[in-house]
Amino acid sequence: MRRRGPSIADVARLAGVSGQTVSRVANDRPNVDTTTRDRVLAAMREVGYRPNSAARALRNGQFRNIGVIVFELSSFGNTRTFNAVGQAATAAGYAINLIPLLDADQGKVTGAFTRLQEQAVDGIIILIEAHQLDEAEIHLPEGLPVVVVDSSAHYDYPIVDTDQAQGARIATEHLLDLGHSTVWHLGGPPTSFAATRRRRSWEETLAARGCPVPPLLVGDWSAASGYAVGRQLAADPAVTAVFAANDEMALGLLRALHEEGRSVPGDVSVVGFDDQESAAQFWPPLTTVRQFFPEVGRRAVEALIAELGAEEHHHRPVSVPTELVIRSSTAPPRVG
Amino acid sequence: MRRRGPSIADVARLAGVSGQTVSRVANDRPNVDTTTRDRVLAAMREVGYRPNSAARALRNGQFRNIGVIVFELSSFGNTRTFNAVGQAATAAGYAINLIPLLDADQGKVTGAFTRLQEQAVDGIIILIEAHQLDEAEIHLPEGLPVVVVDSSAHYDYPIVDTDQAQGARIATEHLLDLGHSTVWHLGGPPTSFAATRRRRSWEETLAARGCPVPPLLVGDWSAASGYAVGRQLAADPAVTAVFAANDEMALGLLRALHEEGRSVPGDVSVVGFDDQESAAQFWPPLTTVRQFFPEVGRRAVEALIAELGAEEHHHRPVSVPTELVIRSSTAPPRVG
DNA sequence: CCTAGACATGTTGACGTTAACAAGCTAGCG
DNA sequence: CGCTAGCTTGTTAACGTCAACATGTCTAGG
Repeated sequence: MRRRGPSIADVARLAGVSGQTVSRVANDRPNVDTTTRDRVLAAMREVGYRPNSAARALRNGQFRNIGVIVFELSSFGNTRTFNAVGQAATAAGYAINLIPLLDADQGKVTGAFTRLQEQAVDGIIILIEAHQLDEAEIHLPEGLPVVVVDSSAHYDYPIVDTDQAQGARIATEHLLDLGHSTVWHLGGPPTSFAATRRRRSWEETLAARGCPVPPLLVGDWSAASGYAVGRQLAADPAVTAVFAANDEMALGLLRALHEEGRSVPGDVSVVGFDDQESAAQFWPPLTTVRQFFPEVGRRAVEALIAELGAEEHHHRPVSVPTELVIRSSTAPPRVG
Repeated sequence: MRRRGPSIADVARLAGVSGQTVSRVANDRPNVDTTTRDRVLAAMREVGYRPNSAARALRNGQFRNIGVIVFELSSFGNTRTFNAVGQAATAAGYAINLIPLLDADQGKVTGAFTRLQEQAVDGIIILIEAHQLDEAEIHLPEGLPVVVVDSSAHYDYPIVDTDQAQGARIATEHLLDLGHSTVWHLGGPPTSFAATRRRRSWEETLAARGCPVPPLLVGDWSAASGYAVGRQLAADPAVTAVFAANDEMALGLLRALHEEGRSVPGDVSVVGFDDQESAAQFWPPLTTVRQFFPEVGRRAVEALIAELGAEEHHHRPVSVPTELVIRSSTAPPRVG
């Protein structure tokens, strides 16, 4: 069994001062004599004092703790955002509490649910598609500040997200500008708002340019699904330009095209979305839409802390723009 | 400012019972009359009661909280392990506290340090190369149970890790068994114990088979570094088999070989390490060593909880074996 | 020499929860 | 009818910290 660690009282006894003085030293307050401070510091070191954050949280009514709800950390975007949130929170003096939603077979709800039912966090950042919360039958406690990192506009929480629409637009326009007569789209799962946003923006961009809108192709974000769809696409010589909704699917697509002997970008141009580190090392190096995850994470934490501090808010959605990174997987269509 | 939520006292007042009875209901204790229980439950619902975990932690001297120290979540392995630890901890009723080590320019030490200086976690799982803790000048508080997920044997904490040596051995042997006269190695950074383990095992395996040991090639885990090294390798016709210390570097290596017109696996066979999801979609699909991250995470949490419970331990390192996944990037060498 | 004010230090109580103990009630049994 | 056993419910105190207030000490200025 764990024994309790030394408390303020132990330090106070050793240093021959009151607990309050120890508290003042621990919190770096002024109004403590230098000699006393040194004595207390020495005593702290001797007994190995560490403030008990539970007592602090109880006293202050704040946990300095942000809960992050996430389905799983497998996907690139989630991971990057989570990491960024962690960095930003730490820099702001908050700790991160991971609230993973377990798989159905492990009792989907329980984990996050029990955790949320307790007061242990000051606020929550939701990194999953918000509507999945409903499916999982998770009710967020009222009065707990929440920020959603997802472009769903259906929730009246503050929202921070990459500008999906702008990203899909510049990807599509890049291909059209190269001279392709239209652009095919390998979309993400329809349950994802990000995927839906990208798809809709792709459609709108084509429509605005007066280009025909080819049938939508659907994957599930995985490279394997990109490959599966790619096998079909590769057989169709009419396809000269594809915009994949993420880099992973683009990777599978590239493989399928290689297998079918279709050259990239000679026969087919491919654009991805994310700009994951390795996209520059795909074969050929992938032209893609770069997301600025650290910025998204930073803004999300910022928004939550703002929410924590004040009484009333008119929260305006924060949209972080993307940037097109042109590499070697796109080129003008072969003539004729 | 955040107002404090309703407490046991509020519920008790509304239900017309004592606080203790509310506590009993909240903790699902027996010895509460059904009628009373229902009344309390109703009152809880009405006021929106959520137990205050800080008060609980203070009372019980336990946080049900595991701190995870991690450098950054960018690398595939770290992420997967972190995710697995999160799932396992949640299943065991523990929450995860992320303790990111910030970059040098943000004040490397501070974040994790202050967090660790507070009692807020019952134990710690270290996901970084343990020796980096020294570099960051982080001192783990004494008496705090620690589990290290890293094969460094230099620390007397319980250790859980993938069996790096076995993984590197089966990778090397696979290539030799195909008939290659020797195997080149694209290693990870020398600061990494995992990289060192893999390298040493590669050397030993070659030596055991009486094969010459080619000069070591060094990358930094990134696909870009794999590409850089690959450019040199590709120029050397003597190279017919390469074992890369992770899949990312293998990806860069593949690109370099494609660029030089060396066919894979015709001219050069390549094996990776990790089996990240997309490895099956590389071009060509990558033969690689699969790590079982969920298992590693599960065992790490298990080890930590054991550590938490008992007084004294003789901790034996836990080694999780790997598995070779044969795909299309390896073949016998061209004859002649 | 006296007093106001600045500063150092101490005392008290409350944050919300629950273990330990105490008290009250009912049922069963000789 | 009296006594005990078993159950429900209540009271008290303590976990560690720190704001608020109280007290004590020293210095400067009239």
